[in-house]
Amino acid sequence: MPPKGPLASAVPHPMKLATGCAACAVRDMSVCSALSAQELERLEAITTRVEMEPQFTVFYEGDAAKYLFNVTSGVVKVYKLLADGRRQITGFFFPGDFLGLALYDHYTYTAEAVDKATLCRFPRRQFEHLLDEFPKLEKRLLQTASNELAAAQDQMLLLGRKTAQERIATFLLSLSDRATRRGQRTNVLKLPMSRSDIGDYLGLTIETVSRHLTRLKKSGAVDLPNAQEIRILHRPALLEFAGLSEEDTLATAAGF
Amino acid sequence: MPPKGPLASAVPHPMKLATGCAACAVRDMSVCSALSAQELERLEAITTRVEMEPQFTVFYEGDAAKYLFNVTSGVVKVYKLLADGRRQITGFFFPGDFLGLALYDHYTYTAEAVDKATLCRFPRRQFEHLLDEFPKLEKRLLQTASNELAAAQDQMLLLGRKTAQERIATFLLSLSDRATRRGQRTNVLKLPMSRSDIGDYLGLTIETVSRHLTRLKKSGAVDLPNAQEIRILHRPALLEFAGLSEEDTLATAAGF
DNA sequence: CGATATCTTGAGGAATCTCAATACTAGTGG
DNA sequence: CCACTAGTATTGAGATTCCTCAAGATATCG
Repeated sequence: MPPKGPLASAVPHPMKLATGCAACAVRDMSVCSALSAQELERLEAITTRVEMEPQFTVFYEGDAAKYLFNVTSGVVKVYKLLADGRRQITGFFFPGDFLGLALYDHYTYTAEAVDKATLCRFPRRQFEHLLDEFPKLEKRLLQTASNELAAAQDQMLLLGRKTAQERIATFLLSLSDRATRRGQRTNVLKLPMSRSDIGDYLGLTIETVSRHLTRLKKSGAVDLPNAQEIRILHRPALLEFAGLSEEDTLATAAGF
Repeated sequence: MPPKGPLASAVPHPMKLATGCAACAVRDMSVCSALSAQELERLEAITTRVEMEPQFTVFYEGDAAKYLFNVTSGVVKVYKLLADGRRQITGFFFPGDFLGLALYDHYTYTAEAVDKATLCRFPRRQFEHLLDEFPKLEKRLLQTASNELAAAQDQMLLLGRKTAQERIATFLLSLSDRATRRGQRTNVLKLPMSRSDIGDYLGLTIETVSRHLTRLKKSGAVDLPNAQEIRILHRPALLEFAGLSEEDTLATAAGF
């Protein structure tokens, strides 16, 4: 739960884009999909690819927001801290996800790599100029903000009104759905984040997370071959634990 | 906590705009401020003013999102329900606030008037055409979405990691700050919403809300002349209960 | 002024948290 | 190759906060 701040440089190992946007695997899922090949070159011209080691900080809450990012590989977590160290993770960002909303002069949260991650880094000023130039990009960003807002509202419902068991089942299902959307297999989940991360995302302690995962395992709904892997054995049961119906998750998966 | 759905027509008492946008009291605080007088006429042409009685529903989660709104008077609450009736209020919308984000084909939450409220109603399709036509308006909407997103993240921190006492003190301070931003006196707060609404916003029961309000009163930080009015007697004490410093609230008040 | 809603207060219970011990995993060096 | 260490996860026991259920007080409205 405490910050345990890795004293990382905010943006380590910057290097010029090796492989171009045209060959980008997550292009279709990212804001970049709003641009034509020609327009994309303009974006590429202001892009730096950065690699982050696990637990390195991308930026700190309160820092001047000089850059915006797109995650291309790995997972990034985003959190806010209270003065005494209590932490709330407000989101996990997967390949294709845009990182840097809300658009303010200073970051309103800290972003940290969960595992080894790669990001496309855009200077904010120049990115905003491109927004003026390419209305399609701005529209796409508004859509992205809409998606994040809807996800935030779902998370408020979870944090304010769901039981621990429901929160954990909901979390696993949402990971599964996001994997599906990225075209990955949906029943074998990799959990790159620690129990502590999961707890801080769901508003629970690590012990409660662990206990309820064990319960899910004992019920037969999932299997836990190791701490970082979850196999969904019986999705209907998991939906039941989450207090959801299949339509609920399909709705979320579609994004509206 | 249960829906207790008032079987109201979704949009009662529509009537053509009586007084124009030019004379609108909340214009400067709303998305409309992005438009010139001339442009504003275009918006006005697609606007209908609607009046809502207390507890009437503006729209339901799942409904086709035909309209977007701007609150011009009163307060509107927005919530999501679980299958068994548990409710999470994700926001209160005050005069000047834009209602209808995130932009989807169907509303992702229900909106309901807390007290007598007036709204400007825009047909969504036509409003989106104006977004294309007036990039300034779209930019302003992105800014609005950013503000909502940042507020949502603050609320996740509150719901996931703050104690009941901190939640309630934080809530009162945020009401106070919003009143300040609307140019109202900041120490005498009108609470148009019920204890049940407050509980469902803060992830608590009405009893817990009541008990902790009483505690705040006994501590001398606030006075409660009646259930719908709060006087902040000692702001530093209230900040202490909220676990915040003055900078925290100023930052929120400024919006970044 | 009575009827109904809402709010407050009280007592007991339940879910989650805290603190502590044990188990597991991965990496290190002998 | 195997102990050793450090970090992480699991399991257990007890404490605490908040919730549930119930009664009483207050406010609202016809």
